[in-house]
Amino acid sequence: MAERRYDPHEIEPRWQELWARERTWEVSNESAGEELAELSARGALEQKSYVLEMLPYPSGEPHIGHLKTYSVGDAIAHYHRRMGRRVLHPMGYDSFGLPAENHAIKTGVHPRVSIAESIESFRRQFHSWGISIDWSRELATSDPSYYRWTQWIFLELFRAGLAYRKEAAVKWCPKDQTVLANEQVDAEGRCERCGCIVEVRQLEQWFLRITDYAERLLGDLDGIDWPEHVKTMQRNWIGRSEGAEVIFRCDELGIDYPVFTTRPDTLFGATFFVMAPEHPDVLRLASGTPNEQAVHDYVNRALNETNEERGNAERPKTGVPLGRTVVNPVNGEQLPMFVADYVLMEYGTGAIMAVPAHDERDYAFAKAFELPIRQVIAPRDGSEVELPYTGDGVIVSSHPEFDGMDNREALGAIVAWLDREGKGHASVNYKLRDWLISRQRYWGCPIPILYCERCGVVPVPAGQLPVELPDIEDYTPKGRSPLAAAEDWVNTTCPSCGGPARRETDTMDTFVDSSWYFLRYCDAHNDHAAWDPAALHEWMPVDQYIGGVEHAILHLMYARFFTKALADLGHLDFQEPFQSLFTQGMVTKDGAKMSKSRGNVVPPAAIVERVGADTARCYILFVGPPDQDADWSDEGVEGVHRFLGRLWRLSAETAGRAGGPSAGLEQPYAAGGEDLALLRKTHWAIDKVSGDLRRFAFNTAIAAVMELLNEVSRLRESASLEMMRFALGSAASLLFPFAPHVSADAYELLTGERVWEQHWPEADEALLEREVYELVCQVNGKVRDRVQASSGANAETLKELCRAAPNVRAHLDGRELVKEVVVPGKLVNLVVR
RNA sequence: GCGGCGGUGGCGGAACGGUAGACGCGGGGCCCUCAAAAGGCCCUGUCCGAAAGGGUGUGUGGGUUCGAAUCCCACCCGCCGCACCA
Repeated sequence: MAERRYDPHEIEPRWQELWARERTWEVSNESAGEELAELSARGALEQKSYVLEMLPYPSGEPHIGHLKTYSVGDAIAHYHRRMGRRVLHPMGYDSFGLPAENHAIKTGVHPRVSIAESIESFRRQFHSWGISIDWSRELATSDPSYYRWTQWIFLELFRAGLAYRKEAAVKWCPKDQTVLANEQVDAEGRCERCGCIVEVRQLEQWFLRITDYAERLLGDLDGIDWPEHVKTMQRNWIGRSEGAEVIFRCDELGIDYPVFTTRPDTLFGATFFVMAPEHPDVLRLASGTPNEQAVHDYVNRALNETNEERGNAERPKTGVPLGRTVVNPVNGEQLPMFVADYVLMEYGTGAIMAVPAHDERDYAFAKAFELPIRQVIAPRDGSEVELPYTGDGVIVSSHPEFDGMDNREALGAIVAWLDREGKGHASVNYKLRDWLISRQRYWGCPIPILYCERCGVVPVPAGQLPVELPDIEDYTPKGRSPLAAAEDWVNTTCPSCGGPARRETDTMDTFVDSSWYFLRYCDAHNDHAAWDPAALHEWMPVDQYIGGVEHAILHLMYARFFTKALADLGHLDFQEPFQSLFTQGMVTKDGAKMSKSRGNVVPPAAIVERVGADTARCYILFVGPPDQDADWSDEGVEGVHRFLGRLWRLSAETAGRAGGPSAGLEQPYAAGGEDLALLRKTHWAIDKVSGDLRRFAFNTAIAAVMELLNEVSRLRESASLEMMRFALGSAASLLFPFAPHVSADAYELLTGERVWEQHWPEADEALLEREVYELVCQVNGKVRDRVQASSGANAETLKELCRAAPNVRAHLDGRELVKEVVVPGKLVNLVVR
């Protein structure tokens, strides 16, 4: 017969059309209905699996990172399906947000229009990659049918007191003209998005009370199967510290100033007191003192500084005395007060007790201002130490009651004393801040709140949702939301008194939209509620979540917070949204991140065009462990393409020789020889790929199928046709999660059946064992020979075999045998002197 | 500074404490062909050797072990978080 060539451009669309036509990857919620009880009674209820990749932000076209994420997720989804589980594998778009809005400002094209185009492009490409998505549940966060429920959730949080409004110093991006969350400002004080230096402004803002959940967000990390480094990042971000709140009183003004400290054991070493420039009392304290003007100037300067300047711990300490004192509650000493920018308003109470002998920053400040330094902790061995000394030891020069005590014990004792005296108490502090969700932007979910002159802040009644985003002419931000210009929309009537009211014109941070989308997929078309609890009960939590590490903190923290808050409000019956998390590495080109400016972008569409989706997907998984960064190589792609071509050609050829497909894939009997060798190799591959899939080692899984194919190729002349068919069919079956089209095609050519309808193959333990194997013979740990040994041989026999091996004898010659180590099935090591 | 991850051929990467370098790329040789493309077969860490074989080899230096890329200690380098958090 004529030789046929592997043609992905013919094969791939053919299967994609079939899957689309038959809606192969759709799953219903039926088992949540009456059937459930019946099925479960019969024990016939299939186990569910919710496999989810982070939803894409639809901007332009998908990039290679998307290809990697969905290749990983699809492999897992397919594997779970073929292990007999009902798999939910949906897709949606995170379609609100700045890129579309900035594009609109530049081109005048409405974000709704440009987003629709991008979504279409993403959808088309996902189809062309053959990702097994349940398209019936597709959603976009900017669709009113979705954000209606984002608003509903906001109102639920509002009712529960978890959404609140307050004036706050906020990070403001002068270029994007919007408020940013703390998390969106980098260490240098630059806007995460545009890179310009962020300013500070005072504005009334909406916050979500995520800090109420700090303890649970921290504690519940222990129960979920996430990469350790992601958990660590979350723990650091929450930043829990145990210590005490201690009250320092300013007698002159009669005001108590609590401070948070992790080291109440050093209280007797406090020699001064420092407040953050943002502290609301700083100006009042200085007023009427000779330092009033100096304090005023210092505060002004500090507030105008960028985080970049202020955040630098290296620079010399600056500050100004306030001209007042506070009382140290443990010894009644008057401590001078200062304002200094090394104290942060956003942590603790915005004021600190300074213990220069035992804190590096306080030490630097004391040195710069020639303040007293009093050592109150000394090393246990009585040795002299250089100050500041931040280690543990014994209490000295403090109080007879505590002197000589271990400082860690004294810590508790001092807190207990403070508590008794009403001057302090044990306390826990977190770095985590409440989540600022207000954005002075157009393209976001409107906050469903009205301001009425008579009734004040009024939530929009649920029946009036969604508060739809009106069309406007000018998206340019001018320090307030562009929505403020839509007068017809802004001015409305108060639902409670009927009087005039104005709408909130800020929109929500897009992280709000993506904090609950995984819930909506479970019941994507529900018009009466955000979801039917039965649907969530059926699918949640997500069994396997997949995405980039860049979301390790924000998105994952927010989604966990939403889940817990909604559970507390009685809407969910689970505490964690993502049971298991996999974070995939970046795809680089020539070792560098792909970017337009570098000109090293490899668009997936171009690769698919050249070699097909199967090759692209397979290569990206083959190039290295998927959790690590991988460098794209055009030559490497060719290697995978050749491999897929070989699989297909050998399958077509074998099917041709057999006169067409036979029904199914029966394992033929192999008496011995090449047939048995090929059968064993096949079972080895089944075993290897199954194990590798469970541990996300897709690179070695694909390598194993390559090995199997190499073996098929080597034995093609000598093995029986039936064994060839079995080996190739198994190879196609094992490769299906990574390269679905060519695998489905090869499988059909060989068997006439649909590979995705077949249960995942199982390795036969008996065939994994070998009758004979190559025994490695070592002398003093060095390999000197290899001999054939039978699997049943006992230790004595193995030792004898080893001693008899020709090259071993040469190395044994005339030397004393001290020890013999036998590792059955592997090696014998003879130790000689 | 703190926390995490990593360092293996020319390259990407494999290796439950047990044959280091699977698989792929690149390179070399050969077959098929009038020629090419496509495909197929063989070799490929390094040094000595015609070969058999031997030495050497997983960032550096020690240690544990019959045996270490793997475990322990110290150090060097790289990447990623966090960072004046009291």
